[in-house]
Amino acid sequence: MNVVATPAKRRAGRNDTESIRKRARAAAVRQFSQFGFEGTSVQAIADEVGISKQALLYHFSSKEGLREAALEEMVETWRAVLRRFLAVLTRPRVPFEEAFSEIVEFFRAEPAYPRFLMQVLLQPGGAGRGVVDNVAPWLQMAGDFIRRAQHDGLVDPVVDPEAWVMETGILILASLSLLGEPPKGNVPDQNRLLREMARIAGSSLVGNRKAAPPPP
Amino acid sequence: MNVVATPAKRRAGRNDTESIRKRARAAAVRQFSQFGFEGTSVQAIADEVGISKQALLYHFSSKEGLREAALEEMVETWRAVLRRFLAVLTRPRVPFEEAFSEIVEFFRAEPAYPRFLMQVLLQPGGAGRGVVDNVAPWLQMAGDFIRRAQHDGLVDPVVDPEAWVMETGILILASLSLLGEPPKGNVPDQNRLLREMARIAGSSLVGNRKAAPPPP
DNA sequence: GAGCAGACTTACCACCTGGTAAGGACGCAG
DNA sequence: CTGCGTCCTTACCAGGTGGTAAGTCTGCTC
Repeated sequence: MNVVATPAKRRAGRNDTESIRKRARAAAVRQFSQFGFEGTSVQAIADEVGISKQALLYHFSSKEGLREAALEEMVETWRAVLRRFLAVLTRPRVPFEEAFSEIVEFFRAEPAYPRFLMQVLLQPGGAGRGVVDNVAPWLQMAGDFIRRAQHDGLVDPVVDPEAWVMETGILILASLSLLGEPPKGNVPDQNRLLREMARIAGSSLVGNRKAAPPPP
Repeated sequence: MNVVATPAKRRAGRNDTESIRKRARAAAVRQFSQFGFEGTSVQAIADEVGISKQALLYHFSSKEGLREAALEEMVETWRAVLRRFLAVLTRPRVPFEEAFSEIVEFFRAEPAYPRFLMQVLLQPGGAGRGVVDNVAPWLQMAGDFIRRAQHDGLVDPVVDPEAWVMETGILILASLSLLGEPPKGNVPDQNRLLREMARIAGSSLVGNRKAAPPPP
C-alpha cells in the first residue's frame, strides 16, 4: 500500500517556497519588532523578502496570518531554549550565572525577538494572551524548581518563586528589548547593564551569602 | 459616529480651549499607549475627546505634534515625581521600600504612562531619545547617591550604581507596563508581583541583611 | 454698529492600506 | 497532447489615513 503522494517530490524541483516562507517570517519579526504591527505594511515585508506584496499574501493569507506565523516561529525557538535552560538547571551544582546566561544569550543573539515579544505583550487583550498561555507551564516548573531549592536551603525562603520567575523574565525581556542599540551619552554600556542585571537576579535569589568576588 | 455639533451650542471660550487641549493630551496618551502611535488615528483621539478631527488638528498642528504634547505631559508629571522621590531619599534613614514605592505608585496611578513610555522607547532612534536625555541627569544623581551609600557601608560594594539604577528603572517600567491588566490563569496577581519586584530591587542593593533577623 | 481674531466646520484631497478577482507561466502526470 | 495544481502577476478596489483650503460662526474691542 503506497502513500498517496510524496510531498518530497513537490518540494524538490521548485523554487524553494519553504525558503520564502522562512525568510518572510524572519522579515516579519524584524519589521514588527521595529515598527510595531500597525506600523508595518505588508508591502514593506514583501520588499525585504524581495517578492511582490501579492506573492506574500499568497503564502500568508492575511497580515494577521503573517503575525501568527512570526509569533509561532519565535515561540518555537523559545521553547527549545527553555528546554536547554531547564536541562542546564537540573544538572547538579550548576552555577546560577551559567544557567542564567543561557537565556540571555538567546535573546541577545536575535535582538528582534525580545522587542517583538514586548510589542506583542504590550497590546492589551490580543495576541499576547497566546504567548502567555504558552509560557505558563514553564513558569510553573521554574517556580517548583525554586521552591525545591528553598527547601534545600539553597535559596532564600523570602523569595516568592512564581513572582520571582515572572519578574526576572520581565527584567530580561525588557532589558534586551531596550538595549538593542548602542548606548548614548554617559549611559552605561550594554555589558555593564547585563552584568548588573544578572547580579540583581542572582543576589535577589540567594542573598549575599558569598563575599564580593575579587576579580577585576 | 461623530454627532454634528449643534450650532446653537456654546462656542468654546478661552477656558474651554485649555480644557480641550488637556483632555486631548490625556486621550492621546491613553490611545498611543494602548494601540501604539501608528495604530492610533487622529480621528479616534478626536472621538474620545468629543470633537471633530479637524478641530483637534486645529489645536495640534499634526499627529506628530499630538505625540510630542503627550510625551511632554508625561515627562512633566514624571519630573515632579522624581523630585519627590529624591526628596524622600535624601531624608535621613529613610527605609528603602518607602522611597521605592513612591515611584511605583506614580506609574500605578496612571497605567497608561508606563505603557506609553515603553512604546516610545521601543521605537528605535525616534522620539525615545528625547526622553532618555531628559532622564539622564537624574540617572547620574541617583548613581552618585548610591555610590555615597556604598562609601558609607549601607550598600553592597558589588553594586554597579548607574547600571543598577537603569536596570531597576527598566524593571519597574516593564512590570507596570505589562501588569496593567488583571492576571489570567495561575499567574501571580499584581500585588504579589510588585512586592517581589520591590524585594528584588532592595535585596540586590543591600544583600539579605534584613532577612537575617529571624534565626534558623 | 464695524472690524477682527480665534475656534470651528464643510469640503476636499492624494495617498496608502489590506485584500480580492482573474488569469498566466510552469512543471508534471495521464 | 491535455488537464491540473502550484506559484505568482496584473489589475483593481473600497475604505481609511493625515492633512489642507476656505469659509462660517462667535464674542470681544473699538
